Amino acid sequence: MTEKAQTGTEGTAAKKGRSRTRFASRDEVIASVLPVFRKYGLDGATLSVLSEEIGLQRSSLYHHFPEGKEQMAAACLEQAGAQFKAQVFDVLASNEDPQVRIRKVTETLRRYYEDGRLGCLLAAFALENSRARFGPQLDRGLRDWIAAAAKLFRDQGQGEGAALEAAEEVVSAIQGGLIVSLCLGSNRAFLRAVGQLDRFSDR
Amino acid sequence: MTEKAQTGTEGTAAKKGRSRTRFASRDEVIASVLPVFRKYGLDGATLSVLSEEIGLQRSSLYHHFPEGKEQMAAACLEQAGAQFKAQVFDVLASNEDPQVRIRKVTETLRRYYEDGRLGCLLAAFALENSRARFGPQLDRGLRDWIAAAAKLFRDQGQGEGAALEAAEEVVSAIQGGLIVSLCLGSNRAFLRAVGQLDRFSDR
DNA sequence: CCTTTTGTACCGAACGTTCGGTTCGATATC
DNA sequence: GATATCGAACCGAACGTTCGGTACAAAAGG
Repeated sequence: MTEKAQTGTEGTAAKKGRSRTRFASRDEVIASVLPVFRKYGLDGATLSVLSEEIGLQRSSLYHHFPEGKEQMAAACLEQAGAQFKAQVFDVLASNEDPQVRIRKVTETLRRYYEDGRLGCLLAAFALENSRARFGPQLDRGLRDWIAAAAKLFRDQGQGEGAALEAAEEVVSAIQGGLIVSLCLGSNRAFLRAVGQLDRFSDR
Repeated sequence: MTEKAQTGTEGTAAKKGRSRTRFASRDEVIASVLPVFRKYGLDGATLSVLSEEIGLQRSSLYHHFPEGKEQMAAACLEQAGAQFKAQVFDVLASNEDPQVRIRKVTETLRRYYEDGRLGCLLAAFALENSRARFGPQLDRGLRDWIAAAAKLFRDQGQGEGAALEAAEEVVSAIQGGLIVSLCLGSNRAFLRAVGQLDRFSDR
């Protein structure tokens, strides 16, 4: 007996304040799908969950992603990667004043991770099933991030080795801070981790 | 009720051998199930995966966990919690020489996380579906860990606030180091994070 | 000594449900 | 009149779960 009490159809739409009934571009759909994967992981983000969270029927999802769930996940990885490249990696490795880079990136990260309330796609996809499919992309994204941070630290006078080490450390700290903040329901760990970007400033 | 004797982690059952494993005790089964949850997460660790990984039929799992998968996950959280309490938290907060505590815990963590090749149950369960079910247990485990590390740092002369901050930082670092090490396939980030336990030694 | 019983770990085949995926006509919006 | 979305139906596979039955050791009974 399948009793589906589907009385309120607008209950799902009220998610982020935007009661959008129609997606203008494919990128907008991806942007809606991305946080669902970040929140539930690849296995937890079933088509039903995706459908409910972004307020679109399964059939409509296949209008945007004809190849199904794996294409959705791949598109999210791609978009998140492009977003990070433009707003994080390229900024960290730019020629601006290091303090300005740090300020910009800090702000970007706080916004992207919603002050530690929403996890990282890389971490959500670090589990076996998703790493088996997207391992290379995860590796690539993480390496780019670390390399960009290393450039920043080098520009602040650190040696090659120390800069790379500090870069890997700060990226790790952010990942760990996110997990701790998520589990504890406090943004403290996450904010402190992001603050480690500023470790070499003359305070 | 089942009183947890918890006399160490002896006899970790054959894992990869695909042998006719006959489990002697319930704890042995849990010890075999635990790494599967750590590797695949709650959603990824399907009954089929669990069955294959530990070499036991799905139905046989129900002999040990009549209440099903949720009971398996709960038992793993409980056993991992007890294991950490005995081998990590209680050691960190003991009255031994801090350097000895650090050495012992470092060794335990390296063994438990298999030098960064096997993730943390807390992190694997940080995704929405599992946090919805086991949020309080995750919160508890993380808080106990941080509190124990804070005790160590206080015993090393740090003030109350600084010790707590450093404790949250080192636990975050380990969690993040695990993710980075898993994704990059290198134990470097994990080992460096564990090394942060030794941050206040007078070298 | 041999048989029978009992207890426990485990198996294999199902059960009903949900999964990811597909199709299509109707409806709404630009 | 495109394009986007809906709603409903459908599929085979995988899901978590149940249950009758098997293998084998220790205990009980003759």
